[in-house]
Amino acid sequence: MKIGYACKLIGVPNSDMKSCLLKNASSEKLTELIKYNIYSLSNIIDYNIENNIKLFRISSDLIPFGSSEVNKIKWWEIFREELLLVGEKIKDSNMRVSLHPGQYTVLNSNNKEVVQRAIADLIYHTRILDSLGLNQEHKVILHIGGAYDNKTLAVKRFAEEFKLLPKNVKKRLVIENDDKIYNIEEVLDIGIKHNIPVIFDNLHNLINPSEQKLSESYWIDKSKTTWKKEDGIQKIHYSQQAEAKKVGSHSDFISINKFMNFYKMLDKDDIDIMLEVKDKNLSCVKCINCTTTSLNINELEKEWSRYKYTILERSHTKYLEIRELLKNKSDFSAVDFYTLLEDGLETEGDSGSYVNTLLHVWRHIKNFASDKEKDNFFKYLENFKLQRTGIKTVKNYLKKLVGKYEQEYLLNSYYFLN
DNA sequence: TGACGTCAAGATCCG
DNA sequence: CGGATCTTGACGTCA
Repeated sequence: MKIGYACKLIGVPNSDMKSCLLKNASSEKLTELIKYNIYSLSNIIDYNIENNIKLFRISSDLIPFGSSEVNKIKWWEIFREELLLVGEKIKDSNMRVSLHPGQYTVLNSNNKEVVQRAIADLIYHTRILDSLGLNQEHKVILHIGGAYDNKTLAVKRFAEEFKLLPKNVKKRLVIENDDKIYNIEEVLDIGIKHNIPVIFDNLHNLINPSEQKLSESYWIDKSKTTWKKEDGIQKIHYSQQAEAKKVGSHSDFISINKFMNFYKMLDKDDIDIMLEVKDKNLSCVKCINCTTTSLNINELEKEWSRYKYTILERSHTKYLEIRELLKNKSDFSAVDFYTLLEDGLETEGDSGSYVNTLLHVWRHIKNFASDKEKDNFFKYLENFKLQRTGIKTVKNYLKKLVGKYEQEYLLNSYYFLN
C-alpha cells in the first residue's frame, strides 16, 4: 500500500511550479519556466524519498501551456537528461507517480475543437511520464466529461475518442467517477466494456452516488477488477468534505480518525490511496505514520518539532498535553498524537499566545540578530500588541531573520506556513 | 452570463 | 520602495 498527495509540496523551498500569463509566454520565458519547474519536481521527488512517500501526483503545470499552440518548445528533447534523472529517482525509490488533467479536459465534448484540445492535452500528460522513462503503472487520470442532455450519446463519444487515442496514451489512461455527472457505476460500465482501469473516489461517490446504493467496499472491489497486472495495483482517491464549505470541497487536513475508519474498512494492502487535501504532504505523512506497523517514535518527535510552534500559538494547554504524550517512549499511539494535534490546530489562538510563541521563536535567533534587527522585531511586536499590525507582518519579519541566520530547525517548521 | 476550482501572476494599495 | 493584499487568468460545462 502506498499513500500519496497531489501536485504541491508544502513547506519546502524551490518545490513550486511557476507559470505566466498567455500574453507573456515567449519561447525564452517558457524555457526558463520549464527548466525551473523540472528542478522543482526533482526537489519534490527528493523530499518524497526522504519522507518515505511512495505515491505522488505530478502537477499539470510542470510545462506551462503544455498542450497549447503557443508552446512550441520541444522540452522533452531539451531537458531529456534532466527528466530521465528524475525518472531514475522515481524508479529507484519504488515511487509511483500520476498526472490528472483537470475538469477542462473533455474528451467527449460535442465541440470538435474541444475534443482536439483534450487529445492534445492527454498526449502532453502522457509525454511527461514517457519522458521520465516510467512504465504503464504510472497513470493519467481523466473524468468522462459532460452529458449534453444525452448521456448515452456522450458515453458513446467518449468510447469512440478513447479508441482513437495514440497507443501510449491509451495504455496510461484511467478513468474516475466525478462529483456531478458520471457516478462510479457508470464509470465502471465504461471501464469494464473498454478495458480502462477505474479509480474510485470516495467523496465524489458520496456526492454523486450510483442509483444502486451499494457500499464503498463493493465499488472498490468492483473497481479492482479493472486493474490488469501491467497497470499496477489498484489506485483510489480519498478525501474528506470540508465542514461548512460547499459540497465537494476538500478539507484543510485529513481527520485521522475518519481516515483510520476508512482504512480499516478497506482491510487490504494491495491498494494505493491518493489523498486530496489542502495541506498535501502534511496529511500524507500523518496517514503514513498512522498506518505504519511498529512506527519508531522518532517519526512522531520529528513531526512534533515541525508542528510545535503552530500548536503553541493556538493553545498552550494542547502544547503541554502533546509533550506529555510523547514522554512515553515505549507505549505510544500515532493516532492519539495526531488526534491531539488536530484539536490544537482547530483551536483559535489569542493575542497572548501569539506573542508568547513569537518570543519563543525569537529565542532561536536572538544571539545572532543585530541590534537593529532586535529593535525592528520588538517594534513589530509592540505594534502587534497595539493591534496596529497583523500577526502575518511580524511573522514574516521573523521568517526573514530565521532564513538569514539559517536556523534549520525553524526552516523545517510549519510555523511560518500561512 | 456567471459559477465552478485552482493558485500563481500581475496589479494595486499601503506605510 | 518593498511588502501586503486584492484581482485576474485559463480552461469547458451547465444552470
